[in-house]
Amino acid sequence: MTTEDRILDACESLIQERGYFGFSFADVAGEVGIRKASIYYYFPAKAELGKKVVNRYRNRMRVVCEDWFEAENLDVGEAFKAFMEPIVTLGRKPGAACLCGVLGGEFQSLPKIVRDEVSEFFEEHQRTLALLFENGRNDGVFRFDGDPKALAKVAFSMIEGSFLIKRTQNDLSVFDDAVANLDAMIGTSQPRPL
Amino acid sequence: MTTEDRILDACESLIQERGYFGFSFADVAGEVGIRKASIYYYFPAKAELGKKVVNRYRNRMRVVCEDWFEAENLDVGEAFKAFMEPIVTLGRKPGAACLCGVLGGEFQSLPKIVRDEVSEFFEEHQRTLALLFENGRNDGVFRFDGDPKALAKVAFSMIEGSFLIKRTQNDLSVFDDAVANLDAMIGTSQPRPL
DNA sequence: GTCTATATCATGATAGAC
DNA sequence: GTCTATCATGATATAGAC
Repeated sequence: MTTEDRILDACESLIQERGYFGFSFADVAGEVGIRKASIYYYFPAKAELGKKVVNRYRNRMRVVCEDWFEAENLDVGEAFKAFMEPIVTLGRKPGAACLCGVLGGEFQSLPKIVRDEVSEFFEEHQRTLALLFENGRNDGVFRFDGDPKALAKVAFSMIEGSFLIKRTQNDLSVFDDAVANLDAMIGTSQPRPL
Repeated sequence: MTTEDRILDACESLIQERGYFGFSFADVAGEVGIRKASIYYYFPAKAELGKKVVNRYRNRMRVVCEDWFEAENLDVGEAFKAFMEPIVTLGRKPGAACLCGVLGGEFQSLPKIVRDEVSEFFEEHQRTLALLFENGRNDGVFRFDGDPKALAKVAFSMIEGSFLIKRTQNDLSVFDDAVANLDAMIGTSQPRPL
C-alpha cells in the first residue's frame, strides 16, 4: 500500500473516532510511522486531506449502487442487499460510526470543501435509496405506502442516528433494531396477508 | 441573567454549532462580552464547563417527563406531546441540532465527565420513551407490535439522525418526515381498521 | 520522498493587580 | 468579579537539507 493510502486510512479512522477537529497531523504521522512534515508532500493542507478522505469514503460506499444503475437487469432485492452491506459492516463494529454522521455534528464549522463532500454523501445516498424503494415497490419486492423519497429520508436518518447512539451506549442492538425496523418498513420481514 | 448563565448559553450554542473541539474560550468570551480569563472564575476547566452545559441541557429536555412520572393520572398522549415539544422546537430551527447528537460524533475523545453526561442523556431519553410507549399501548393511545424498548431505540435514532441530516441538507422536511413516520409507527396518524 | 528545524498562531490555563 | 499579562503546549504550515 502506498504512503498516501496509509495516510488516508489513518485519517479516516481518526476522524471516525474523534471528528475533524479532534485529530491532528501529529496523530496521523504517529499512526502511519512518518513525520508530520511528510504529510504535506501528499496533501497541501488539512482541509484537502479531509476532503479526499470523505470523497474516498463516498465512492466506496457508493460503488455497489453504480453497478446496479449500469446493469439494470439486476434484481432490486439484491441491489438493496449490496447497498446495505457496507452499512451493516460498519454498524456491527462496536466503536465504528459513519464518517459523515460524525462530520455532520461539526458541519457548520468544517472547511467548505469538506462540508460539500459531506452534503453530497447524504444527498446521493438518499437519492439511491429512494430509487431502490421506488423500483422495489414497482417490482413487488418491497411493500410500503407513501412517497419513496420521504421513506428514504426517514430510513437513512434512522441508520445514521443508530450509528451515533449505539456507540454512546456501547450497545450494538440499537443498530440491529434499526435495521430490523427498516425491513419492517419496506415489508421484507413482516409479510402481511394479501 | 447572571454571567454564569450567559457563559453556559454561549457555550451551548457554540457546541451545537461546532462541536466540543470546535469552540474555544475565546469564542465564548467574545459572545458573552468578557475576557477569556473571567470564565475561569466560574468554571475551573473546559471539561467542567462542557459537563455543566450538557447537564443543564439534559435537565431541560427531561423536565416534562419528570412531571409526568410524578402525576400519574396525566394522559399518556399529553405526556408524549410534552416529551416531543422541545424536540420539535429544535427540529424546526434550521441551523439547530441536538447537543448530544453533535457530541456523539466526538464521543470517543470527549473528557470522561462530558462523555458520561452524553451517555446519560441517551439512556434516560430512551428509558422515558419506552415507558411512554408501553403505557400508551396499554391505555389504547398507541398501537404497535413488538418490544416498546426496541421501538424507543429506533424512534430516538430516527429523530437524532434527522437532526444531523436536515442540517447538512438545509432541508427541514427531513425532520418533519421523521416525526410523521414516528406517528405512523405508534399508530397515532394512520388509523387502521380493527 | 522523507527528514530536521522552525515560524506562526491559537489553545487551555494561571498569577496577580484592581 | 473582571481584568492584563503571561505561560506552556500543541496546532497548521513552510523552508530547505539529504
